[in-house]
Amino acid sequence: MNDKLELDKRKAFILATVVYEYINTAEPVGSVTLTQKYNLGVSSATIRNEMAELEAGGYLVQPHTSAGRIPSDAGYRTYVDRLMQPESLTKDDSRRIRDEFREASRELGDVIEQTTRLLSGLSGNLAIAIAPSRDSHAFKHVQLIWLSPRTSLIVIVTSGGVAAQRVAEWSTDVAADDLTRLSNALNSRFGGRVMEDVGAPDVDAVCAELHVTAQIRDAVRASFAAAREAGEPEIAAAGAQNLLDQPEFHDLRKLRAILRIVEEQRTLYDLIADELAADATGGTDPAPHVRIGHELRADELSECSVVTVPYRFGDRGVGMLAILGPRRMPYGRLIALASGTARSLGDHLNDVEIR
Amino acid sequence: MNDKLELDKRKAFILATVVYEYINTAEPVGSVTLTQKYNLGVSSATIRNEMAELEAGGYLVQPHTSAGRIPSDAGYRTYVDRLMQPESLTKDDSRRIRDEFREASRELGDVIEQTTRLLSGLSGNLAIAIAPSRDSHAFKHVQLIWLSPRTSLIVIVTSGGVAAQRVAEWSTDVAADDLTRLSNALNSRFGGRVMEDVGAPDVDAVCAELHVTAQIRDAVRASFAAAREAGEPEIAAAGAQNLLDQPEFHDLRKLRAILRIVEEQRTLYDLIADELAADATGGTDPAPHVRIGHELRADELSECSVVTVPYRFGDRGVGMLAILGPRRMPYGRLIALASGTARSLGDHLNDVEIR
DNA sequence: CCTGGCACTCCGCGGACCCGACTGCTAAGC
DNA sequence: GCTTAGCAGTCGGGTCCGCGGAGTGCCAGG
Repeated sequence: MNDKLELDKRKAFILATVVYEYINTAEPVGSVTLTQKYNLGVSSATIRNEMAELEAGGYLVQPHTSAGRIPSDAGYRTYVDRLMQPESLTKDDSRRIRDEFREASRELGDVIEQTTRLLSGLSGNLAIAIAPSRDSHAFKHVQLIWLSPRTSLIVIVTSGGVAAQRVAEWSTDVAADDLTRLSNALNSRFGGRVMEDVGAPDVDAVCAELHVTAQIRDAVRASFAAAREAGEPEIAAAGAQNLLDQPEFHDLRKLRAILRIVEEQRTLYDLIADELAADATGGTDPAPHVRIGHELRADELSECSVVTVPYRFGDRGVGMLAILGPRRMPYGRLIALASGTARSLGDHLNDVEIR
Repeated sequence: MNDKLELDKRKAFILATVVYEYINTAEPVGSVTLTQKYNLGVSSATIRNEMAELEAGGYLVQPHTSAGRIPSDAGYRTYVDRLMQPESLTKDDSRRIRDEFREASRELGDVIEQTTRLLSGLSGNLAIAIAPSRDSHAFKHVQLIWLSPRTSLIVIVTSGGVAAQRVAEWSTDVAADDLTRLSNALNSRFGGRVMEDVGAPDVDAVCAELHVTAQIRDAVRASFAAAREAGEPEIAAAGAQNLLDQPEFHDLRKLRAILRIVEEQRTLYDLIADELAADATGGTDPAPHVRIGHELRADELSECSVVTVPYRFGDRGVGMLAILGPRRMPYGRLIALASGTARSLGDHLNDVEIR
């Protein structure tokens, strides 16, 4: 593979057209097709020569001798990075997105799920969403509630909503007043902090001052840990059945691999998490990102591409939206869809955020 | 179809054997196979005659002339109802179930989800679980928590855990004391009731006594409504990729139909809900129930069967576990698995229930 | 009532075949 | 030197055919 092949204008156009045709038809595209459907001003023989060079350069491959060409990973990559013209949302799509979020739930898990359904419906592919990870939320309130002499409810509220709630059982009777006092102390101490800054030592300090039992201290500590830790990152996926329409998934083994990935949330999360980390740390504007075929570093997904977009929650972009589909996906449209949905999702979450 | 055909002993044995063979091999079974694999004491010609009569009686069908027989819906039905010998859990299975629940979550949604994963893994089919509907829970506690002068958190706890929590915003300042007084009044009034018996009028009465604002009254009323209503019944499904192993789902159209059903929770719920109603009202012991092929009243599922088992939560059996797979499923094993899992699930939920 | 035998049916599979869609190459033209 | 027409070659996919195997239904005889 000659990776220093410069693309002159005509080669670029041919490559772009091959990708475009293949995305639309799912058939390898040949030189004659190109001359017939596009006005190139040269004969098919010339195109053949050009295509042969593009293949030598690693941009195109032949599924077998005497077939047309299809794009390689590198071909798609150049298409996405340099040849494709960016699209914007159609009126219709943006209206549907707007309508959907207008009556969206206020509960994070539900919103995430609803968003994947929307995005899979619009994109005709598999949509995935990761909820903003909890640990960047601001502490709002903690309350120990007396239920019975030996049971209490511990609730922790953050800017993202109720982050932890658990029923605790005590081996000795506890007075409601003591619980209230502890709640007040914790609240005045932690008010205004972000959750990362509320650690076990802080909890211990407050508990020591008020001389609460070790049992209560441990329960409170555990509740804060639960509220703090990302725990199971909320993740949702929808639209697997869309993939059945794509000819590349008529092969049962590939299909099974995909389904397994979708059901194993862990794998699904890993697939997108690195992007998340990259975007969370980098100070750059959250932008759509495309990974193609082997760039995904998973054999089962070597014929897939993923479009990811972080979405902003407050002024920290920590959630992630993704579309998974065949490499042969309409990148322009999907990028626009994912970006638009991410923006609306972020706006919606900010609207329902606890102030 | 002669539906009054009585099955003599030999016909019964032949039918049972055909079903059994077909379940194991997925191949139409012929007369010679039967005589070879099972010691029948008669020749294949006799079997042929018997099978012809079983076909006339509607128990067997031929996929095409000159092929072996496969069971019809009625054939499976008689097998399940009268011919099959009930199985019990293997040591291995019950151990795995026990282990799974030992470290199961305490959160209802998570438990449900984990259970479907377990059951789909054990059964090699698609597993579905519906959480006990909320409205049979007992009221435990309500608390209005002061967050800021104009925002409060309302939490309602039932025997099933935190049933509703919402952040409310007020247009005028609210004192923490007022919230506490209201909480106390509501708690003393509603203590001991089941959630169905806590209606909007009850809330209104308490609010009127304490002269709280209409805004607060409405918010509390809405919270109770949210806690009371089944809302979106919690439902989970897992193991769709297991179905790919079954030859009957190699047909893409059937596969798509199934996947659509799994992703549309509404359909999935309807599929099982009638069983739930039947079992909740009837005072009989919760028992596994099998529906076969067209009994499911859904064309897409005409080649599927579903095993459903209600599970007890407290002394009301209102949740539901289900296994969906091809009609050609090992009924005995799956019934045992579903029952065993349902029992463990019920026990687990009772253990973590708030007392 | 059972059984061995026989003719028949139908599916699935492999092989042969052809057609169509490409390509690569070459030689000639601008 | 780039472009082009023409041509030979290659390969995949569809179709047709023929065959073997599995299984049935029926009949005649025990």
